[in-house]
Amino acid sequence: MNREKLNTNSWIMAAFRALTIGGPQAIKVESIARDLKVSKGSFYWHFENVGALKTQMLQHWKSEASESVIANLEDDDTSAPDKLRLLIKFATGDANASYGGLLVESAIRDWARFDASATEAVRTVDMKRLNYLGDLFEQCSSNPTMSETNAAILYSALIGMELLSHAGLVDLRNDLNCLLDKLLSTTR
Amino acid sequence: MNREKLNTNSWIMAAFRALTIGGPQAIKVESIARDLKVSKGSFYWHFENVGALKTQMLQHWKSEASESVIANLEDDDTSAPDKLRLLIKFATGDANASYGGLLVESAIRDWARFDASATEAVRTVDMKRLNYLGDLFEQCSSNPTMSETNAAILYSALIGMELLSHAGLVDLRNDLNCLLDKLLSTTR
DNA sequence: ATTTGTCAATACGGTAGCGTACGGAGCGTA
DNA sequence: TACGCTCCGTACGCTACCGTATTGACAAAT
Repeated sequence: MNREKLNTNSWIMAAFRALTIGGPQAIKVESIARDLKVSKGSFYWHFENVGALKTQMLQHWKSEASESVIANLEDDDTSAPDKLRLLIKFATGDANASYGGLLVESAIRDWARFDASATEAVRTVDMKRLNYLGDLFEQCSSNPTMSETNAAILYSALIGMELLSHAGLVDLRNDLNCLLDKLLSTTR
Repeated sequence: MNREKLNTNSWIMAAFRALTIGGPQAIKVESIARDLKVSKGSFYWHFENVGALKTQMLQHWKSEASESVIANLEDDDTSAPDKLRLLIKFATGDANASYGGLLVESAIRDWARFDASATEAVRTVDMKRLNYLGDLFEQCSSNPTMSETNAAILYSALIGMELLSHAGLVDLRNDLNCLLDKLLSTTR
């Protein structure tokens, strides 16, 4: 018998699973409890209510998504264009990691469409990434006025392509690299 | 007293309103009935069930979204690059039209994330648009191998920017036009 | 061994939503 | 008038979900 006790994190992980599979409206106590093979009596011991769970999920993702940006900032010995290449490789790579992947990414963006707190979380993460991308483009270019625009273009294309790639309508990695070529060639 | 009787279309319109405001899970019989100041007895006269309503909504949007593409194909006296400019102007313009605007657009894309029939509808529309964009780029370029990629880039950026523009993180029209400049300049 | 704290099961009331059954109003037509 | 058709109101049963209350199992500490 699997008599391992659960903790708060177990519920958060299971909630992310439900989110990626069934969308925001799939974050339901009794549904997740069934998935964990546990009754909801457990849930209300670890959480005040569903809102508390959602809040912790967003905090969790926010710090996670922010750290992954900083992680790429660490290696200072690579050039700015190479960092951009690496970012694309990273963003298009492990699309189904635990909850750092693009699946959770787009699920949370869905969630943010009609939820204020999720909107705030996504906005925070997006701003950090756009600023970081802008910095990288600024290092690549002699025309710094375009760096913000370039960051917006690349990041928007990434988000849009992620949606379209599910239907097989775009070649995520190839098209993104083509775009980066064009962005870098017109700013040097 | 407003004793005008409703028809099927009244319900579909109200359902689109609910969709854009509250998301896919807001398409509920009793909720829409309250909005129409009518009981749900009316609904089950016009529709078999909720699934039938959703099906008709998607059919409705599919033909609508397809026609709007063809509408721009009509004026043959404008050049291909100008058509692309016009498309951007059109796509970034009336963002809150009845149900042809970007609000319904992104709401349905949200819907498609976790609903198979909506996924199919979005995919159909996206394919038509990508093909049309690809044709236009092909007419602009002497390098037709890049036209599909360019179409994917522009369309993806449009979708992504539409999401980011809600948070005020991008300048939708300006950034899109900058992107189009870069795409056209690197292919001529 | 008893107590205490941690985590989970069960049972309950309350609400919201779906779909059905049936009745009724309004209107045109024989 | 009487009838039938169209459209809507009301009441009902059913299910899913939330949150609460209470009890119980188990382990660690005393």
